Amino acid sequence: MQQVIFPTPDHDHDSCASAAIAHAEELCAARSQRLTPMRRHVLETLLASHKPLGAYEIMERLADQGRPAPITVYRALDFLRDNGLVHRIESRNAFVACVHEHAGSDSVVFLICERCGAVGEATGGTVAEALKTSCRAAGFTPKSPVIEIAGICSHCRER
Amino acid sequence: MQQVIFPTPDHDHDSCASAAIAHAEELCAARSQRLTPMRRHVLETLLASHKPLGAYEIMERLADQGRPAPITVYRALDFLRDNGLVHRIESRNAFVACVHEHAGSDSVVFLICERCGAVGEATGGTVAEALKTSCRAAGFTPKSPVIEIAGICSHCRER
DNA sequence: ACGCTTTTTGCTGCGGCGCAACATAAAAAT
DNA sequence: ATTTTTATGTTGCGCCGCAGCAAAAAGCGT
Repeated sequence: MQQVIFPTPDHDHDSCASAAIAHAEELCAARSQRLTPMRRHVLETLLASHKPLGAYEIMERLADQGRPAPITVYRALDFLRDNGLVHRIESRNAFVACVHEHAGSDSVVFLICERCGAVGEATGGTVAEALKTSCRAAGFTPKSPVIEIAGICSHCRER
Repeated sequence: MQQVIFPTPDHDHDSCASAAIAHAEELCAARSQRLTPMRRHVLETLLASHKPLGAYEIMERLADQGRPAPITVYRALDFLRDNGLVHRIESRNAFVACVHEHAGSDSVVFLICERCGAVGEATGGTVAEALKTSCRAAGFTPKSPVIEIAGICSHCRER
C-alpha cells in the first residue's frame, strides 16, 4: 500500500472534483465512450460528497434537475464503474467516486472511517501481492478482490 | 494465508456439519449462550449448503418446520455471527457457516467461486499483516477487514 | 411450585436496494 | 433523411433488512 489517499476534512473539494471530472472527460474521449450529462451529474454528485452515497441518495441530490428514476442512476453508476471512475463499497451498499487514476485493474483497498464516513483509497501493492500468492497456493484464480476496512481515520482519531 | 479451507465437491458434508454443530454446542456452553432450536436450524441449513445463502433462502429451506419470519432468521444470524459461527459475505448479501475455529478475531479471507458458488475460507496471516502495516502507515485504525475475492476455484478450473 | 425477570420468538409493517421489461428519445452511422 | 445504435424514461416488482410491539419460553430466587 504505497500510496494512500485520504481526503483531509479541509481540502479543496472543488478543485479535486474538477480535476477528476477533467480526467473522466479525457478518459472517455480516449475510449470513445460518452460522458453524458446524466453520467456526469452522478459523478459530480459523488465527487462533491467525497463519501459513499447510496443510489437513492444520489437520486435525491439530483432532484433539482428533475429527479431521475433509480434505474437511471444505476445505469449511470454501471457506466462509471465499468470505466473505473466509481467504486462500489459492498459493505455499505454505496458508491464512491474514484479519486486516483487506476493503472489497469489494480486491486484497491478501501479504508472506511466509521466516524466521518470518509473513504480512503489505497493502491494495495504489498497486500495485492500477498493475496495473489495466497490465491495461487489455494489453486484459486482471482478476479476482483474486494478489500474494505472499517475503522477510524487519522483526522477523527485526533479528536 | 497459511491455511486454506476449500470444500471439495465430494467431501463428507454430513460429518463436517455435525463436527461444526458439536463445536458450536461446546462454544455456546462455554460462554453460557443458548444455541436454541431456531439458531441451530439456521446453522444446520448453512452447514448443509456449504454455500452462501440469503436470509430469505434460509427461510424457505426451513419451511417444513413452519416457515419463520425474516426477522427471526436475521436474529438467529446475528447471534451466530456474534459468536463467530457464521460470516456475512458482503458482496453477496448472504451468509456462510464458518468451518474453522477462529482464534480470536483473526481476519479472514473469503475465496468465492463464481462458478460453483463455494466459499473457501482462509486465515489471512500474511495478508492481515500487510494490511495492518499499511493501515498504520495511513494513520488508520482498522476494526474489521472485509476481504472477499471472486474467482474460480481449483475444482471448477479443472473442468 | 410460584411469581418475577430476562431472553427468545412471533407478528405486523415498512423502507431501502437493485433491476427487468418495455417504450421513448437522442445521437451516430450510412 | 433514414436507419441503426445508444441512452434515458416509465412501470413494476422482488429481495434485503429491520423497527416496534406482543406473546411465549427459559432462567432465578424464594
